[in-house]
Amino acid sequence: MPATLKDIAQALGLSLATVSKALADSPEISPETKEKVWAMAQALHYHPNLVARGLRSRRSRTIGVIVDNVSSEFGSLVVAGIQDELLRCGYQMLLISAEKRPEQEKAGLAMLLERAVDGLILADTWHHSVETLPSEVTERNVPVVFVNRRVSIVGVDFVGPDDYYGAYLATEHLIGHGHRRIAHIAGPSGWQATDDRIRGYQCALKDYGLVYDPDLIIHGDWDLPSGYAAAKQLLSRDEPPTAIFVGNDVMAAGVLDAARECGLSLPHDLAIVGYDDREIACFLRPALTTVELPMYDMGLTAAMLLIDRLVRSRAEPVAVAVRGRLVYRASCGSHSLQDEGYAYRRWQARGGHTRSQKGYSGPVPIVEPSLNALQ
Amino acid sequence: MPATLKDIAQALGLSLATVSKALADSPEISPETKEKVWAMAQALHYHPNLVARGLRSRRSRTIGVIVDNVSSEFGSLVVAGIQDELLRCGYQMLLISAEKRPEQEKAGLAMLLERAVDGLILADTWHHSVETLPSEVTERNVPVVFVNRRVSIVGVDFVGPDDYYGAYLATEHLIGHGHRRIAHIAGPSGWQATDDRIRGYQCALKDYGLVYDPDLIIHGDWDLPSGYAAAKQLLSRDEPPTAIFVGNDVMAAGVLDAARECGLSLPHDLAIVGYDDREIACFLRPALTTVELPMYDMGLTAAMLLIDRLVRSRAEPVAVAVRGRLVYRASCGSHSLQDEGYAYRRWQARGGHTRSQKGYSGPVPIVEPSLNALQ
DNA sequence: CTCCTTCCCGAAAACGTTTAAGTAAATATT
DNA sequence: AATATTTACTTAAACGTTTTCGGGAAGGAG
Repeated sequence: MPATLKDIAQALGLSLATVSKALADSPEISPETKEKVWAMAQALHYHPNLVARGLRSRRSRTIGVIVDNVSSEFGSLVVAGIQDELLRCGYQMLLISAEKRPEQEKAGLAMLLERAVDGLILADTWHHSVETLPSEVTERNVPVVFVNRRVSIVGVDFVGPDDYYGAYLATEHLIGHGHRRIAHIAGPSGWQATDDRIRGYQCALKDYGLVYDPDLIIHGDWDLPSGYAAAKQLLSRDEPPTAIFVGNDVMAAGVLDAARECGLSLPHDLAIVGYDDREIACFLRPALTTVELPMYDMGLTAAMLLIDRLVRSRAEPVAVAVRGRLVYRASCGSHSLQDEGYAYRRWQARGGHTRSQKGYSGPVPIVEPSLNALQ
Repeated sequence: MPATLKDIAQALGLSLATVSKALADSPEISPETKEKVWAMAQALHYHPNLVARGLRSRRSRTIGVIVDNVSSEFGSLVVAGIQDELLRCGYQMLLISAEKRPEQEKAGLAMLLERAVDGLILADTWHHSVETLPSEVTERNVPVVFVNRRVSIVGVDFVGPDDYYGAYLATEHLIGHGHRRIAHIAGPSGWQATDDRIRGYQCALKDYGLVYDPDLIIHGDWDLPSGYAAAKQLLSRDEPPTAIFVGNDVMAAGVLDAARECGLSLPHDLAIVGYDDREIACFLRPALTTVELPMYDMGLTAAMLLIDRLVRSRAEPVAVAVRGRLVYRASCGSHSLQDEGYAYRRWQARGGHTRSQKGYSGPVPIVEPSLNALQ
């Protein structure tokens, strides 16, 4: 049985309240008494019981996190970002992986509330009801931050990627390499990411005076075979593109398969830029130039927003778009090929995925963050 | 403010104790009263305050998990396995990612204990003191399970992979394809995994009557360039191997680079088996036949062992070795190449990584689990 | 009619903490 | 010198449960 306040109080002949206040460094306790209490706490290896403290103070300093899938590259990175920021601020994380099951999502939410979490981060989830939060969470008024899934619930914060910006970067990069006929293999329609990336692509074309040919956009389903099929179709045309901006890295892998099958030499005959900066991008040959989807930073930002609400009790909701950078590898031709085998080592050296604390400095309400920044 | 037991009691004119016992379905409450209490609890949206319950009952039904790195493929899979089993048993998970920082590991452990976790799972971590657990955890006697990092602490459970078995599987598979000269690119010496995989490789050679040539083992450092260099060396010999069992998938990617550079046609000129079944194995060309490192199952098993201790208060420690299976892809030649682009889709279809509840049925003390099973 | 069970239920303590309110002595103010 | 304020501490209530103990009522046995 670990030491409690009572043990310290008895050992020193003081009252419980005095010890409690001394440990909290309250001004109404004399310096000498504080010293004695601190010394005794040290001697008895006292550690506060956060359960009891949470019961009394009604603040548990734990945050509930529901993520769609911890074991995915995206989910785990969001979690890593959240945890780093929470730990820095003395909070801890109760984690639930919903595994795309709405009922587990709902049950998990209830369990987190029963554990009296101070706040909630819902990452890439919340499939069952987009319109409303359960009454339990609203009436307890625990703050909520949504990550990567825009919802139309009033009063909650949102953190998402700036896909518009990222797609602009990718397309601009291809244009800068002299390409004039650039195709885009997009995600399935109906996705925010698909739309934003198409818009960024179109905007870059326009800004550099290239004509936008709707036939150069083909929709895939984010999966490898769809990228393969789309590339096959593009490359079999009379006037095939010289470059393809692919909506994600997995489809880009399919594009590489198709290009290889067509006997094309990459990146000379065809330049490719992916999206996401998945780990696989370093292992494809040629290694894939791609736009980073800043999942770690998004998690970090979500935690910052939540703690901002908790400690500064900010009221007005904000929406933040986090930007990823373009990661240069061999699939665009700008890099020398000789050291591309070392791409993974470099990827790891910079901490695997980004660990920089960029993209967010204080909560600023942004409605359409990418537009004003780009134009 | 959410409803409490007192609210229910007042609404029904009952005492607090009666309501508490009714909700716990205690036999000393009449069925009629129980019905009324349950109905009222439903009506008032009552949810128990687990913080208060934890304070009183001294059991929080939360498990502390410290993992080396959540954002790695391994770490996130362990976490997923742990969370699935914990959730099934009504437990929740406080997660800390130590990021290879011993001080964060130590601080995190202290924080978890302050939160009165019922048990601890230490996955791939515990770098600072292998010999002893801190006195706080022993004197509170919270059970501990170590995952993937064997420690010489008495009385704690251990879950690890059966690398000996996996390496045997891989080598046996190459032998079955007719290869007689099989090299092994091992991990750095000093690793348990390196030794076990070498021993499995040697054992398979012996069982099938092949001579073991020490020159055919080259040590790498788990990283891509080291696999590349090792393969270059092996392939430049007078009598190069016709197959290589590579100690992990990342080095195997380097082997593929080297083979491509030597103008070899895979898998005809050189067959390759990797280890880990990382996601990248599906994206390499040819897609990599590899042995699964069952991280998800290891996490699942760790949680099972912990809960077994908690609810059945098992005393004697056990060590469990979990086996992964051999995943057949193209790099060994047994598969038709035409559909290898769909490997990722199949990989996802079976749930990404393994989600089967295999490898463990009740805690059985195993000292050297692979030996007796294989022989 | 009394005694003893059995069945339900209530009173109260306990878990470890925080905090509002109270108190006695010391010091400052008029 | 009387009063007001400050200082440093204590008492006690509260947070929402669980659980031990006790007690009243009903019913059966003697």
